[in-house]
Amino acid sequence: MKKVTIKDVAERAGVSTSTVSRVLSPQINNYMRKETREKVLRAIEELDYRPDIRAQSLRGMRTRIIGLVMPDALNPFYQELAYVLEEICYRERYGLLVCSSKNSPTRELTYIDLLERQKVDGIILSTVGLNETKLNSLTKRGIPIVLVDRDVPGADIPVMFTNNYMGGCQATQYLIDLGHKKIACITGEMNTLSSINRLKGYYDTLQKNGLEIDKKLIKKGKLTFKDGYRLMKELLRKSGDDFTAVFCVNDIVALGAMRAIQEKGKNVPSDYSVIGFDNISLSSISNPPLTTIAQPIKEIAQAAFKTIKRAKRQGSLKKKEHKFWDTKLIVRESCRKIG
Amino acid sequence: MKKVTIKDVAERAGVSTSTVSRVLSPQINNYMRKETREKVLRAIEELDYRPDIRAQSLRGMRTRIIGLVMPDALNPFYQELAYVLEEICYRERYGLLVCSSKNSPTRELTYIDLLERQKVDGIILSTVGLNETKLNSLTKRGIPIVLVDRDVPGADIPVMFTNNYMGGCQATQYLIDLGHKKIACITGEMNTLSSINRLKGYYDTLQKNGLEIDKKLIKKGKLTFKDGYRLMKELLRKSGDDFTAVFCVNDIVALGAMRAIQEKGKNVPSDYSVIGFDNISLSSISNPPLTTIAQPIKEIAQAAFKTIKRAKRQGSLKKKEHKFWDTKLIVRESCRKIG
DNA sequence: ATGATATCAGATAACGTTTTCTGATATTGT
DNA sequence: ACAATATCAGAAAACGTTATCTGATATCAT
Repeated sequence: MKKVTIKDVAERAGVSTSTVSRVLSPQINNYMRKETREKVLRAIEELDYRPDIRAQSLRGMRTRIIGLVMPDALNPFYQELAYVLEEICYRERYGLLVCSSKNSPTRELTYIDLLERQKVDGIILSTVGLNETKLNSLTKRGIPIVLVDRDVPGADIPVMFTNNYMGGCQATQYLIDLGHKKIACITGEMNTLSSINRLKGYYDTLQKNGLEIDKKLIKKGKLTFKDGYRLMKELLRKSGDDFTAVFCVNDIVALGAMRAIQEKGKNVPSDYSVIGFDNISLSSISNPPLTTIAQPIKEIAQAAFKTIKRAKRQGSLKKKEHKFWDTKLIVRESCRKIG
Repeated sequence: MKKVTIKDVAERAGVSTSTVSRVLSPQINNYMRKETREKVLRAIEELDYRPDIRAQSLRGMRTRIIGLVMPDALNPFYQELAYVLEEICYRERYGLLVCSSKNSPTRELTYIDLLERQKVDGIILSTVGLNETKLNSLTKRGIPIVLVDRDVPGADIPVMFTNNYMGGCQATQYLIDLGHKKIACITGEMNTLSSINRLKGYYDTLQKNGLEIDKKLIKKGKLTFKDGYRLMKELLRKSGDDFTAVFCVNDIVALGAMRAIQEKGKNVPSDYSVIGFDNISLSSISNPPLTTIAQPIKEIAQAAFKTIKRAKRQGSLKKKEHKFWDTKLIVRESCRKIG
């Protein structure tokens, strides 16, 4: 009924609260009679006592909470990021506070403010609206922040993310190796470095292979199923048989594109090859299963978590810890050899 | 660099910490000279002070965190539950700690333990392994728990969930109204009340309409895309033309079933009508868009949140607060009229 | 002018922990 | 036998807040 505190335990065991506390953190000071320890443990057991993490953290320890701030909780890629992160947190008995900024900078800031006031042990952030100045002033305030997925050049903050350029190259090269000469591309507005770099990989790889870049084959829109569908339809209408493959800058867009192709009565992959990016779980159950570029989500999440823990231990975080992670081609059934 | 506390503000404003605290919670005691308040506000502004929620909550207030414990973070239904809940929390400046038990009772308990120790203001739980005894002993410990989606009869805890029986009836009746006489059903193992009640709705509605129940047309498996696919294949193999419609007990299963039908070279809805349950966002972009039964996720989330807030305010929660919410038929393109 | 009341704001005690300081025993070395 | 050291455990301060208690002024009614 009533909360049981360390005092109750102390009383029951006939010792002071200090002693109980010592039993709870044996790694610090182990000068203790076996007898005493057992008395205390018995009392803890009997009362079913669990230390209050708030109170513990107030006296200088960690809150065992980390915050994840992401642009869009409905985007499968971030859902999977949240999922693997939660798994990591669970293993270490941390809680994960998930916050989606919904692509709103204001909302992002509000959330970061909340996380700060909650004194979370760290924030894993895929930012939509923060520039280097803001970010730097945030880190000064003491809470470790790690950037994932989206880079902010010039910020004095660890960043861990996918080598998007490499992924763009891989996808394009794969299509070229299959014999495709005319390769379209559906990409996002050029407001994130991810999109920019994936597109750059596409450009450079075409050029490296002596293929010309046809601006008409490049469509830009939002990174949604709807826009993938819409833009693919445009491509099909305008440039009809002019291309044989599409590189979609993410999987949902690719799924939308496939739908458009199929609605036209055409087939994937016999008429058009489609390749995506992200390897979201949906892509393995699509029809046909989508060939795509996998991001190393687990590795990124792991690294981010570790960085935060280390920063918390050491009281400060290494500013310049930029980590790139290799992408990986996942071959399924949405691309085929031609020519 | 250093954390700024209420002391710093007090010092800067030339007042005591009590006064600063009073400025922060004006609703409690507003005896204060305008001049003083402004001095304090200025100091707060200048130092960019934000109260530590841990410390606040320690002195008897709320932590402004609520926990969500769900069976499966990869299931779109729970993803959407988490999503709407996060939105509600955001508006009220709460944080949401998301925990997926992964259908493991042990993991569920570990998470609940963590949430308790974090002294969250409440737990919203879709339980996988707790019986009434366990649940009742948990509530005794002081943290408000609200059950959603899955009922545990006999537990002294508020429960808010969907009228699954009604949904099962709606879906079946809709198919019957379209002229279908032989209606198959793909459902889960009978280990959750949701599945049981949806199936019961199916049974009763068939009977009410004078249609016979054919056990061979009822398939049970896991509630996954894969199993929907597998079970539909079985149905198609064994009972070929014996049925014209399928009621799938959730949307992912329905998507799997549609895939199986299409792979057989058959068409949805001309050859087979398919209806799902949940109205996950995926169902609107499937091919064809899936007709389904919508659960009132928003209403459930709202009600759960409110119940927790009220319980926190009043210091205890009304035990017997069972709320059913009506389902709603969402007509899309996966069912057609016959006969 | 005097007492009663309203208005303001500081001192202090909590909240539940950990940690430092300190003192009391027990063990060891000479 | 005595000092030096190792082992144990309590008292008290601290973490950052809020709330209660209290005292000081200012305002009002008589």
